[in-house]
Amino acid sequence: MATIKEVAHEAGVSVATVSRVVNKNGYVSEERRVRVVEAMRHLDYKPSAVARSLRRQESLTIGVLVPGIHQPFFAALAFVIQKTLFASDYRVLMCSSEEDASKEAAYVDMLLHQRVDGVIVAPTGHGSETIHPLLSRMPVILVDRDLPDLALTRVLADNFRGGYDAMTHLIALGHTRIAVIGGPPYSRAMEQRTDGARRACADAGVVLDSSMVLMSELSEFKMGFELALDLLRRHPRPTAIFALTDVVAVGVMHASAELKLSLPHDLSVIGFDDIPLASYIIPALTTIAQPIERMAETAARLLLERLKNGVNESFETVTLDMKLMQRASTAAPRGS
Amino acid sequence: MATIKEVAHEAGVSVATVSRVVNKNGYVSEERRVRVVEAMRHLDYKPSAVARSLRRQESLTIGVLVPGIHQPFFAALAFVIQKTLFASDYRVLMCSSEEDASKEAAYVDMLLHQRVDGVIVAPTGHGSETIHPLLSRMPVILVDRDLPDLALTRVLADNFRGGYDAMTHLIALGHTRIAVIGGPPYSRAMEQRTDGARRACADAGVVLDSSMVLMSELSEFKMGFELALDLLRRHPRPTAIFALTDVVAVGVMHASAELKLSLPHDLSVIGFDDIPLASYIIPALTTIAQPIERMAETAARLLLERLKNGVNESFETVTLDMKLMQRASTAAPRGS
DNA sequence: TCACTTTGTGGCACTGTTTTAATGATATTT
DNA sequence: AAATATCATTAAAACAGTGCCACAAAGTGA
Repeated sequence: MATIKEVAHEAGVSVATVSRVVNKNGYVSEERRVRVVEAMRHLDYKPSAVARSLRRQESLTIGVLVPGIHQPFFAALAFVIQKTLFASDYRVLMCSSEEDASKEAAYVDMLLHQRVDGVIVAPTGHGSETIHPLLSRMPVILVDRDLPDLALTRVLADNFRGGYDAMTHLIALGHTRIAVIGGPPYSRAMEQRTDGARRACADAGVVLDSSMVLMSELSEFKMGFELALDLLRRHPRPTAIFALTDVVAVGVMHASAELKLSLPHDLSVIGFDDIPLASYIIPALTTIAQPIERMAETAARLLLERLKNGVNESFETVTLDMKLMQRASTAAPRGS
Repeated sequence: MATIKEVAHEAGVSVATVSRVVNKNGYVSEERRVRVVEAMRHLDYKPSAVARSLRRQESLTIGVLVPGIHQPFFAALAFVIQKTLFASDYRVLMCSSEEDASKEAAYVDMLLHQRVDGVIVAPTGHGSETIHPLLSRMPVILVDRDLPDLALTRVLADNFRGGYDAMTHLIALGHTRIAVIGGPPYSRAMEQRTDGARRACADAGVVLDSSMVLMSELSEFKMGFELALDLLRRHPRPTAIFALTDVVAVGVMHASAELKLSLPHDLSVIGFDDIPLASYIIPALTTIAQPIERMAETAARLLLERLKNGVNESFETVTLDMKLMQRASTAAPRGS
């Protein structure tokens, strides 16, 4: 591939002049500028981002580290982040740790080697040591899952409130035998949703038996299916299930179909996230909508600000609101 | 961040020796090796991938360009590619063109600037000019959607056969008023599935009216929903719909629920891809399974081979088989 | 002992770009 | 006319590594 030197030679100028033309800074006469542009076109010159990164000591690359890119929530989040950063001329190295702390650590190490300019991380939640090496070297924005012991800027959803609202919705419909399932358990987001649900029960005087709160290692269809099957075979069975993610909720719906239960009359299901599928599955899933786009854009914007203004010592926490999306998967329990 | 020079100074050796230790090549006495390793640990040294890339003239980065990363099929494909390449020490720059040829071209340009070592591309299908600039400069592997006019290595699924099998399945159940919907129309994969379906009809003596073949610009829930609504309001309405992707099939299922049709008795639906959701949605979706993992791994492996052996002029085409997954969304038409 | 190989180490050129300092030319002010 | 800006350009020094070459010491075989 053509280098700046070849372009300079072709145009009969110095490399410095070509550099100035490429970067549109400094002084260069119109006549030479045209000659250079012509030479670049002729040689099909593309400036090397790697040489530029080395010289400028910035890679215009940022790392995005999520616990599972095939989870619709993180897929959507990561995609919007990528899109927002790309619009500001940043590349993204996408890393999915698969809920595995050692993979997370391996990706952090890789990002350090790559000399990324910053990182947006939704951590697994297995402790904060894995992402610690990043903090002293570059701006880091935390999203979705909190790690309370870290000093950095966060963008979080109000998970406690979301959990509270979900449970309150079920209670208001008349449910009293309610189960909560989801995971992974070390996710602070899941924990807060569960805490919110517990508080809602306490406030309403409803008993939330601890045998009705089940956590799975992953948030997948299969987990929701298996946990729900277990719950729905009990006597008496719960009349409502709060699934901590929409994906788990879909698994629950599958389990209830397997047992020939009809939704929402035999069982109410409420999810969490509001992924696109939620409004297309049948019955349409009542869920707590996370502001995924706003979370992603906010995280990207905060990172860009830090990159522009240099590392600032004042950290902030942005907390975004959730919204109940009432659809067809929840109703009053049969016989009430 | 510490440089190799600082490490060399700390260990009291030359940078060449440090380099040899880092890359485990050349001769280094055990005594010095230990001193160097100790200095690296002490200074928390991470070799700069960017400096190394510049000097070695290879970035260990490869571009993955898909038409839509939020489509479950491409998400799964891209993820397995990334995973496979990461295991061979390659980083991935993930690019989603959103079915937009100009974005595709912009990403290609970006990948050229980044000096990626190779690209795996599932093109939009809007002509081959956009990816043409890559061909002369690096190995490129094409997946999923063919561009027949290009000389390169391809990994394709047997879409014609898949379409043929899907339609044959519906015909064997006794359906004669069958519709085909999906998209985007410029995707050669979709075209081939449709052609396969047409051939199956011809072979079986079933008439596939062209008014029953509807293409949408995107493959999303919404498109399936809207097209199906249109079809199902006709008189007489089709008794079966072949959705060219599972995502579209979910939209079809939503539309049939909207019209209070019961699946599979009032309407049979068959999809294509076999995304994880297909077996969890209710009724479980009969579909043509694409070997997503094998496609991804094959593409990654072929690229790695080309990177290792230098650019070979002999291109190959790998075609993978599909498999009918018979589930609960298809049955004989009512009254037959 | 000589010729040759193996082992161990440092020096330096090189990768493609940006940027600083230096220099010259031209225009503007004293 | 001299001093001073302003404009235009180039040479050269980074940036952080790699890898070739030279050289030295030590080992090997005849």
